Amino acid sequence: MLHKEVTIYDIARRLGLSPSTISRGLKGHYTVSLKTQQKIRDTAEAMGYRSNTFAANLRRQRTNTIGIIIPRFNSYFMSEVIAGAEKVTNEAGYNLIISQSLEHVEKEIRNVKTMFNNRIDGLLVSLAEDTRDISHFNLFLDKGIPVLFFDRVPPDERLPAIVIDNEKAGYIITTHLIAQGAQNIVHITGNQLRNVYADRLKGYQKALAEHGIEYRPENIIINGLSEQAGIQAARQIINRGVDAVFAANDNCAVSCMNELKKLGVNIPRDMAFAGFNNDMISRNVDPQLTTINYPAFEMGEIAARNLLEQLEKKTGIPSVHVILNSDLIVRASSGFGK
Amino acid sequence: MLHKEVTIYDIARRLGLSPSTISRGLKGHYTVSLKTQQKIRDTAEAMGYRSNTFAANLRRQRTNTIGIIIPRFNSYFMSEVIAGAEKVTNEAGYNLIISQSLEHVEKEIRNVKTMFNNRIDGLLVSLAEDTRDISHFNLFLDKGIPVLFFDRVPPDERLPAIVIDNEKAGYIITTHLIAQGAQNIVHITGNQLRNVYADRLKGYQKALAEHGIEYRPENIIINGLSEQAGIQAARQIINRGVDAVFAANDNCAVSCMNELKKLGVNIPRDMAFAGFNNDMISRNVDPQLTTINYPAFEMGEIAARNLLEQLEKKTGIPSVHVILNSDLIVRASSGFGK
DNA sequence: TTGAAAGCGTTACCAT
DNA sequence: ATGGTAACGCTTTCAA
Repeated sequence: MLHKEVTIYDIARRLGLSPSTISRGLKGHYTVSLKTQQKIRDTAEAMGYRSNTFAANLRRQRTNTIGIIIPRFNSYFMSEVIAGAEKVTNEAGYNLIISQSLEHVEKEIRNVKTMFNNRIDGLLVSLAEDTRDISHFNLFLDKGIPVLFFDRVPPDERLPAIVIDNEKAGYIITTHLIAQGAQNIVHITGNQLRNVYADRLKGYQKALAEHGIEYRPENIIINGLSEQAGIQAARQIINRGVDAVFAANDNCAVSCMNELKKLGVNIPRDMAFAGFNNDMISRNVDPQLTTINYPAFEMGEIAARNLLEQLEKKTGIPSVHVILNSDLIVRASSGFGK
Repeated sequence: MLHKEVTIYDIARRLGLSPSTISRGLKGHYTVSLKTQQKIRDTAEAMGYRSNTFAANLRRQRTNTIGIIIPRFNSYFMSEVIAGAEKVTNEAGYNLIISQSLEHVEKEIRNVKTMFNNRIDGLLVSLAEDTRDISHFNLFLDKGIPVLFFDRVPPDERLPAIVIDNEKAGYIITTHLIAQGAQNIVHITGNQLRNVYADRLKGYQKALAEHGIEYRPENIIINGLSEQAGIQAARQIINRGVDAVFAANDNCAVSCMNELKKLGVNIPRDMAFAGFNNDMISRNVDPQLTTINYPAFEMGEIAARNLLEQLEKKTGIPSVHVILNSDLIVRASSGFGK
């Protein structure tokens, strides 16, 4: 049943040309006359030819493929990051292979190895929640293959990265809560290994300090930022005189807020709320959630573009450190208009 | 800077063995003594060897890779489907390559072609919203490469597919609304090319018929089921004596419901609401949304497992048609407890 | 403008 | 238990 694959040799024989000419003709090399090129393409089409990527990659010693590893395929944010990266890579004639770590470093390591064996030309990464040691990326770095981090990046500032200013965003959102009258603000955040969470906490602390509000360690709740975690956090928060909550993502903020409402807390009168990400859910809860918006598609585009630049330059490891803008979006949950 | 790659020839030379033995030793072939195997693996490791997938694929004429094409990486549902498929494929020693069509058939076609050129051994697909003609999959089918559809599948029932019973789910949810007292139910749905939407509509119609309620075409709103579309739908629904809305996904249900609330409609007193998918958002709106839950991880597992079975059997095109269960989850939006 | 031929790194058949 | 060797299908240098 399975037909034998058509190769450039078959086309060559049919046309009375050499395989080299076919190879060149197929990719429009200038030494092949346009008429011959057309003839070659037509017969290739007619014979059902498809180029063999493996043979080509084997011979050329590169794959024209870049990889991207993200924590999870579960948000509009990630879908947009990938769409942005795909747009850029495709336009440049590269393929993109994609995988999710599901927030576990073990899976991240396996993904890295697979991509390494697939000999991708470059790698984009947003780290899993629990990744501490990042030596698995040395596989690439040791060979001079560029690795570019985005959003969740390693602590080492010298590594190439595309981020937003999380400290600033945390500072702005906390300052906003203080301006609304909050004095006892709980911050719910994630694993402090991740810059996105550690920096937002720093911003929170800075805002408190600037307004002469005492920093209380018991006001920091570190959890997995999941829907469940938000519900649990609500139970820790209630009846403690807390007047505002800033959670490091919208999902957790929303589930926590709803649980508190269920327990009789009035938002924002008794307690103001803020999240992070501007997910769809933030606009559709009651009251609507104050949050930080950040540019996903653009982040993907910029990350991919930077990586490709390094690839073209062949100048080894990139050294970019791009900081994108983010904006505070004020909504009813933080007492807007109260 | 770039070190030359280590090949099995280098290992062979170092060990005074032949390349064939190295090749066999590396994959634990039984004809190689365990002692030699260990020696081979150790030296490979020490020399920084990595196997060359391209050479292997070229030689073996298969890739041990399967592809998956989905509409978008933006829901927990999809993240779980992929995780399920990955679990199964990885355990079987296959790689999974993943891409999103972003709901456009043009992108879907490009994805199919890329996967075809990457010579995947099998393909899993959930169709884009606007895919009408599915002849782009003939690329695979003509070569006897199995293609298995899941969730959003083509109309032709003979094609292998993994689905839930959407008609039944639509019927159950509509019946539930009727039982709550609804008589004038609007159904918001998506492109009728997609079984998931067409079948839910059929279920809706069947439920009306069984309860002697007249089917009114003007009660069917077909749109993109997006957040925006939900908001627009709200404006069409209001002041028309509508007493219930069943939307074919939670996102659209939620944004529509919220817009109606904003326009002064009381949910569920004036109008009952139901969605579809059991997304996180459905549990976190006010009132909580009645919806249909369906098994994502399991769907990915089953789809992948079926595809792999076909691959092993080499019996050409699979002919499965699996129907998974789904459940109605009743919440306050449909008047529970009123 | 075209052709010949070497080689990319494996695997698998056939020997030994 | 191990070795020799011919493919796999393409690209690219050199030659014509």
